[in-house]
Amino acid sequence: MATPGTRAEQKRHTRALIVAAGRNAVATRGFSGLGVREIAREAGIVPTAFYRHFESVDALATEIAAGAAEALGGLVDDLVTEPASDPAVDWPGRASALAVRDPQTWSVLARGLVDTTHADHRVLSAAVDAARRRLGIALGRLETLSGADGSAVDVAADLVVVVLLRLVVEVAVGRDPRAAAGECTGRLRIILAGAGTVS
Amino acid sequence: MATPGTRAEQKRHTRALIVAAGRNAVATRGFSGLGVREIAREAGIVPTAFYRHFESVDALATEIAAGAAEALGGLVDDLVTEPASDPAVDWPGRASALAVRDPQTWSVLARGLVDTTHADHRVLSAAVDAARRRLGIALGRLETLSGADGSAVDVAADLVVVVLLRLVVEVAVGRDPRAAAGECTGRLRIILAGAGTVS
DNA sequence: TGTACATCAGTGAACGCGCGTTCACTGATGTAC
DNA sequence: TGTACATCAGTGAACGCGCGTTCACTGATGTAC
Repeated sequence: MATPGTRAEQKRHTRALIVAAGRNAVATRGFSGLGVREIAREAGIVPTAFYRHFESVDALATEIAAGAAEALGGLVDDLVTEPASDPAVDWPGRASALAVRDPQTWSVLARGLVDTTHADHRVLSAAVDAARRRLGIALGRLETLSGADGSAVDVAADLVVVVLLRLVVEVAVGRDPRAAAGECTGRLRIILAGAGTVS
Repeated sequence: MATPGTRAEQKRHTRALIVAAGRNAVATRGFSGLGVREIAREAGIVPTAFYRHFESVDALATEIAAGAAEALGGLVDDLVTEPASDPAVDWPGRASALAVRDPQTWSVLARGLVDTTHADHRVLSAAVDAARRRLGIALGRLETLSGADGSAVDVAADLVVVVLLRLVVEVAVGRDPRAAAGECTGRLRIILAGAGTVS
């Protein structure tokens, strides 16, 4: 902090400030609210210095979208890798913990998913598709769903992803993480119970 | 059509063209994509003539948002008023029929719900809250949920609204209405079955 | 019915503004000898 | 270690552009007598 660091380190630092400011802007005003002047102000540089780090505003938008897609992948990694004694409780708990740690990213994800005209929409909806498939496999392995119909498990996976995304977005927007996770648990219980009974 | 009509009729007609063009713009590019010049072009008038009908672009945005909120109320009216032998089938059928008839409005609703910074966000999220409450009451009256816990019914109502909104938005964006309604039915079956089993 | 006047939807030029981006520059950091 | 040169992150003026909005206007429609 006190030491200025090498030129390369400084550049990396400024670049990170730009990305953080951009993520913040997208989170609050959407991808169309991404502006060079505001980002530069927040990063402590002059607007034109932005172009020492990115070719254009669109390039920054692409990097921000890729980061959100990657974060979703990481969340799913966390959910399916660590064993869960009760997914309806454990999954919301882990998801809200991640959302508390890095709120901006999940708002970015929400913005990009709904902005179907934005160039980087595809990478985000693809990430959601991947999450759906991976959680579907994880759900199929649950004891409570071992006798369930395969297509019912797929539908349940779809609903689980929707409900978890809503949780992280709500927490990212500032809702109380415990309350939001609790509500999410209630939703997951109904979904998982329903999937187990549908023939 | 052939007859020009009175001046008042002409004005009403032009105004309707403006609102339709505006709805179209919001549906495809969001509220921030609402532009006087584009709307005027689509309505067949010069940009400045827009101000003979609306005080500002924001005033048009407010009217468009109010229309979307009203449409959601109308959809819920339709669902809870007409008796349904099987809501999991009937509700998606009616919802997708409405979405086919007026696609723009539902895309507007989706845009406004996610754009939390937009001034007219509140009226839309309030409309969704109202829909949730009304569908909750309707669900509580179903035979299959007569023995269910009250809070489980509330959670189910919440999920039902999410799932129905997703249906109308997907149909509005151009998905095959039958396929989308079918998927929605699958989701509703799981939700309703789950709500019935949770103690 | 004919004339004189009022209304007002639509026109077209113009405004101030903020946008993304370019360009020649400065001066501290890095490198070669 | 000291000097000469190269690099390049950050600067500040300037660009063309599209935005929302204003204003004085035109000319067809509506109204009063």
